[in-house]
Amino acid sequence: MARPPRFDTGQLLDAAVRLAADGGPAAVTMAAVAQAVGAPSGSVYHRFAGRTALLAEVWLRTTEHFQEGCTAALGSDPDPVRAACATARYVVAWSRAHPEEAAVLLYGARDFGRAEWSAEHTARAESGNTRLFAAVAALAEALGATDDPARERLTLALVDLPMSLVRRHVRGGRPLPPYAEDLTEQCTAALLRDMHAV
Amino acid sequence: MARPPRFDTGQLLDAAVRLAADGGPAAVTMAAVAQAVGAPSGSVYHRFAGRTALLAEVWLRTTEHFQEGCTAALGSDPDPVRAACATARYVVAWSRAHPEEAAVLLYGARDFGRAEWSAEHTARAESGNTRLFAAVAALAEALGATDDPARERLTLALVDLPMSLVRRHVRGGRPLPPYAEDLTEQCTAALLRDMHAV
DNA sequence: CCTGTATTAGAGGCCTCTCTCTAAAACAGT
DNA sequence: ACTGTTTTAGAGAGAGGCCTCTAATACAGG
Repeated sequence: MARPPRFDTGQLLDAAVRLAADGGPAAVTMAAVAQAVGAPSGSVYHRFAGRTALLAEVWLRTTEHFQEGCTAALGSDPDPVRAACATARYVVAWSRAHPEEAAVLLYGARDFGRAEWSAEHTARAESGNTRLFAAVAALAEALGATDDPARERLTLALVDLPMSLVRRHVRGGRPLPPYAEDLTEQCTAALLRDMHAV
Repeated sequence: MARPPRFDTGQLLDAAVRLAADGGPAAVTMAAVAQAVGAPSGSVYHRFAGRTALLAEVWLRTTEHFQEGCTAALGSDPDPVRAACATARYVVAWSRAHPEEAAVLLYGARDFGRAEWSAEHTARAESGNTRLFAAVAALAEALGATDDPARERLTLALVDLPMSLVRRHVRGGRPLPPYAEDLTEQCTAALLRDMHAV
C-alpha cells in the first residue's frame, strides 16, 4: 500500500549513536546522520521532527536499553549484597558489549538538549528514571540504608563507580580490560561491607 | 605606551567557563563570550587565535588550577592512607569552592576540541597529566599497589569516586550536600582498607 | 603636542547547519 | 492498469557562527 522505506528509524539512530560516540553530541547533526547512512536530509526529517527530537531519541533509546537490564539485575537475587554486586557487574558488562552506547551514556541528558525536549520525551525520561530509582530504593531499604548519605553511598557503589571505570577507558578510546568486571565487583563489595560498620 | 586593555584574558576565560558550565562546551562560541563581557568579537580574536585556542585555554586553565592543589594533597602526608583521604576530600572541597570550573572538569579534553589543538596546547595538557600521574604512582607504590587492577582501584578511590559524587549533584544543578566531604573520605578509606585483603 | 603601539570597534564574507517545500518514485490492494 | 499512500530525493531559504579586515581610539614617552 506504500513505498517501502530504505532507511528506518533504528538505522538512523544507530548512525547517530556512532556519531555521538566519537564526536560528542555536537557531532550529531541532521546532515551528518543523513550522510552516514547515504540518505538525503529530507529522509531524516521524515523520521524525526527536528534535531531536538533526534537527540532526545538517541538519549532515550540508549538509556532505556541500559536501564532494562539494570532494573532486572537489581532484583535478580534475594540477597541484597549479591544483587548489588550483580548490578555493578552488569554495568561494566553492558558497556563492554555496547561501547558506542556506553559512550553516549557518559554524557548527560542535558548535553542532548533536554531543555528543549517535548513534554512526551521528558515524560519518557522521567518514567525510566523513577522506575530505576524505585528499584534502587528497594535495595537500599533491604540494606538498611535509611539516611541520605547511606543512600548516596549505595548509588555510588552500584552505578557511579562502575561508570567511572568505564569512563576512564572509553574516553581514552581503549577497550575495557579483562579484569574490569572483577575489579568493579570487589570495589562495590568493599563499599557495601563497610557501610554498616560506620 | 599603548592603549590600556578593557577586556583581559582572564575575564574572557571566566565568561567562557561560565558559559561552558551551564550549556556545555557547545555553548562556548566566540560571539557568546564577547556578548557575555560586552565586548565586540574582534576583542576576543585579539586574545585568542580562534575558537580552538579559546576552548583549549578554558580546559587547560581549569585542569591546571585543579591539579595544582591535587598534587599538593597527594604528597601532603607521609602516611599514604591519610594522603589518599586528604586528596579525596580535596576533590570535593575544590568542586564546592569552584562549582563552575567543576562543571567544566566533568567533561573531557575531547569535548573541548582536543583533536584540533596546537602542539603547544597538547604539550601543556600532557605535562600536567604526567605530573599528576607521577604523584599517584608514588602513592601507589607506598600502598603496595603494584599490578594494573590495584593501581586502577587506587585511581578510582582517589579521583573518580569523588568526581562521581560531584557529578551527581552538579549535573542536577544543585549544590553539594554538607556531608559530601565526609562521605567521600569514608568511601575512599573503605576502598583502600580492603585493597590488601584481596 | 606629537608619535608609536596596543587595543577596541564593528562591518562583512564565507561556511555550515536547520528546516521547508515540491516533485518523483515505489509499492499494495482493487 | 489505476489509485492512494508512504517514502525518497534534493534544491533552496534563512539563521547563526567563525574569522578577517579596516578604521578609530586611548594611552606612554619624548
